[in-house]
Amino acid sequence: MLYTKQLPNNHYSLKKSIALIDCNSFYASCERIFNPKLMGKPIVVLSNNDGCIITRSSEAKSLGIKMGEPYFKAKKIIEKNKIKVFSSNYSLYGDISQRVMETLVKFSPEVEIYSIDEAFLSLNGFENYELNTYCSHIVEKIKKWIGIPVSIGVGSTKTLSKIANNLAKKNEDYQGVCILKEWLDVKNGLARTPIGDVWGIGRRLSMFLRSYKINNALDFINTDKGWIRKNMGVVGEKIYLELHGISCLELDLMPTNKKNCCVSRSFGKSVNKLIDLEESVTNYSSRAAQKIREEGLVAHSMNVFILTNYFNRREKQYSNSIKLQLPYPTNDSLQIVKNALLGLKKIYRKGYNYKKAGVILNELSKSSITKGLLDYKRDVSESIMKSMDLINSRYGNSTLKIASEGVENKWKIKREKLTPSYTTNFKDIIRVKC
DNA sequence: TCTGGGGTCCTAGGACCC
DNA sequence: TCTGGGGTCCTAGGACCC
Repeated sequence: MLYTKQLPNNHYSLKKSIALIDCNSFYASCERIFNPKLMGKPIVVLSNNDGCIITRSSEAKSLGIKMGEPYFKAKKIIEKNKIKVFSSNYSLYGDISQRVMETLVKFSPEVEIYSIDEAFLSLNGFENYELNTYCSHIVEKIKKWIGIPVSIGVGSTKTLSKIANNLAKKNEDYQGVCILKEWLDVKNGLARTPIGDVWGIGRRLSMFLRSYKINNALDFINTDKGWIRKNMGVVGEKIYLELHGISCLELDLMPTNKKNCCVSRSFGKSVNKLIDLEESVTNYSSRAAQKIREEGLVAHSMNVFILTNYFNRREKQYSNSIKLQLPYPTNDSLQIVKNALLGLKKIYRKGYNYKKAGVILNELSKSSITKGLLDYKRDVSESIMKSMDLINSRYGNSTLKIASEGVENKWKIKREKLTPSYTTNFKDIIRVKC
């Protein structure tokens, strides 16, 4: 047994209060808002191509549906238990997410939007007994105003608030709010948290730690810090300190610019012709260009990649990617598509069935307006892109697209169980009503 | 038959320089 | 002929997250 010197409890700083608000089974809850009959019923939401299960309502969880399981493998249990199945509808979820985040700002000026369904809030200045009341109030209001159930965990560091949130979710006694601020509560909470549930400790690290009999978060903080540093690097050390109440991860209130932007998809069915790959790569790269334009960024370089279906052992496999330096930093769809297609031609090999392709825009930076004499062309491209974005936002995406995207699109993803985008797409609503 | 997508951070190792 | 070692930068790949 390796071991172990415990840090003195008194350096556990209980002063700060960080709350983690996490929407319960977010995608499933979004589907329920517009179909109240689904309340209390088991639901799952599928990934692109209706491939894997990426959200389960609590009812579906208790029926034994696993996270990330391929849909076709779970089909039997799903049919047997009449579980409702939905294709993912990101425009709906994105819109609901925005409403939740806008609401959270009313409760604290310091909000870090961490993901589509999670946010950290700074709740400093509250006495411990007030925290519970205030958090319950937030839970109630989000449910009432938006229709989304949330859980809240509070701790003095981000990692502890994650632990608290997990406990709030798993144990109904908490009624959605768990505060871990007293050292005794923290210790209890850590003892009840399996090591693999600690934020930052994934499959590999938890296997490694369990092999040393470090089975829960309390075992972890009672382990020698030097050993953790040696075996888990700075990442492990940060987790260790955070669990001791020493903050290493500050609230990120000013979101920094993205460093890269990736658009990639698996195809509905595999394709082997260059022309089909060209269509999909055109589509993905113009979407990526559009995404960075929305954020006022330009890319300096990009990657294109293609791969065959590695699950299919009987077919020969091939994958490759290529890095392309763009002639100048740009977010112009035409430029980016042109380079992507050049790259694709170089890595394409005949005779394979391709399952997925993608592009990554790299070295993103703010598009600065430094114009010289040679920039006339860039001005023109900028105004074309502006018009294109305007038309597409007004009349729906892909109203205007680049010719090499094609129209037939054999590779298009499968979404057979899609609900309408109630909040964002007017055309869909009309279609439903008719 | 059917197995997601978009990110971040860290590290090891290679290339290169002096 | 003998054939060093430290620093920096870059990249690919691993691990993790939601």
